[in-house]
Amino acid sequence: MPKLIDRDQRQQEIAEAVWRVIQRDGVGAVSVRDVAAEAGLSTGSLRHVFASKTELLAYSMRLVQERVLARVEAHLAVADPWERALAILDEFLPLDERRRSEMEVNLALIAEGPAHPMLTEIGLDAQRKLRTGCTRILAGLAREGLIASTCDLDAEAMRLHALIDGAAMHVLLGDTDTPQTAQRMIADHLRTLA
Amino acid sequence: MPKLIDRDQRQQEIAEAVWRVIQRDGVGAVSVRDVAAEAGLSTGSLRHVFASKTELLAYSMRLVQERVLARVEAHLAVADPWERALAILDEFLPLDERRRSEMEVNLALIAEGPAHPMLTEIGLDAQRKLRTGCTRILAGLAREGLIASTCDLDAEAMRLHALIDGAAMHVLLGDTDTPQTAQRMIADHLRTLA
DNA sequence: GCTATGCTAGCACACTCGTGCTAATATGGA
DNA sequence: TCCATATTAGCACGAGTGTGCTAGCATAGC
Repeated sequence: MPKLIDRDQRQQEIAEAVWRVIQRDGVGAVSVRDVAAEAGLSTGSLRHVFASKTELLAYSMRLVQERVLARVEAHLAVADPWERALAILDEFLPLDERRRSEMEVNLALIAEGPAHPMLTEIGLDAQRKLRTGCTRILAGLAREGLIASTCDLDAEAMRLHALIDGAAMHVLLGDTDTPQTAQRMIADHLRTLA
Repeated sequence: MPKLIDRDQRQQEIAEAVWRVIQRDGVGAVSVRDVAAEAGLSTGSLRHVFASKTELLAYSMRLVQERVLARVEAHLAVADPWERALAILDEFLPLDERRRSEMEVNLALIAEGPAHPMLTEIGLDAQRKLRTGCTRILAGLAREGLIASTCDLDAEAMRLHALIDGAAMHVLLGDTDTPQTAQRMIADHLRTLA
């Protein structure tokens, strides 16, 4: 047998090259050639791992979500329910460079949906997961008596979900909101549910 | 003098062709050739009106915002303050096909920002206007005593703004929320400020 | 050492892109 | 009527696209 590469690691390296290209030049500038060059490979080698551009983009988008999910699961160990809730929600705000780039990539790839329908599917999956995540967070807080148990959990999850994504988008795009004000807004919002 | 066209009308017709292409094939598929064909023109004629693709996209984005702004201003005549507030906010939710397509176009063009920096500028301008709009709406309601006058207007405007854009995005992308549930959520949110 | 094979490099093809440019057309004013 | 010119049509160019394909390389197992 000839040389064997670590396929998973290679895929992740290429996906990270995709992220860099998206951040630097925008998703419209992502080409197989550029991504290969960014990853230090030839297009032939890249295509040995990702047969098509759609596969490449789909994997890149899924990897973002996997990384976020891993960090969220790490926060499940936080003891204090209130701190735990805020720590999890913070993973969906662009509070540092890593989270910011993850969100830029995610938004850019969602916008590319019409050209690669699989991306829409992946984005939708993430959207549904975040919604049920919001529901669970609120249910947990209600169980601990930290928010009013009378409120409509589904409606409040929808509101929290819209608030998170809207705030994240405004921080990404604009100059009016900062990561800190968004973070404070989310915390204040939860407090109003008490 | 030879034949004179109505430049404004021609520009609007072309911009509407851009919208249709974006809706049908995504913003990545927008090419000068396709837009010209969609508008029933040759590329030469189109370039007589829009010298570059950037100009074409910028005008198309601005026209969306102008149309929305015109409808918002029409709602200023609504007598009842509460009804007026809801009517204005409804213009930023994809409640019908027209508003839905306007928002799809707006979101798609924002995502194209890195390739055409002017689009980012235009999107930012709209974002700032909507923010001050939210502030004014809340100030108006507070003046009428319809919401608590104790609340921090700027913070509440930020929250309302995030809520609107987040809800709109979720309706556009997903299958979990409908235009109606988003509309109800916004109204319920305002009621909690009372 | 030899060979089978996973891997790499990169050319080729058919296409599309934005834009510069020219020639033809048609019409309002003199 | 005739001309100046706004408008139209569309070709041409160079660049860039995704993907198919082949030839070579380097190495693990025998």
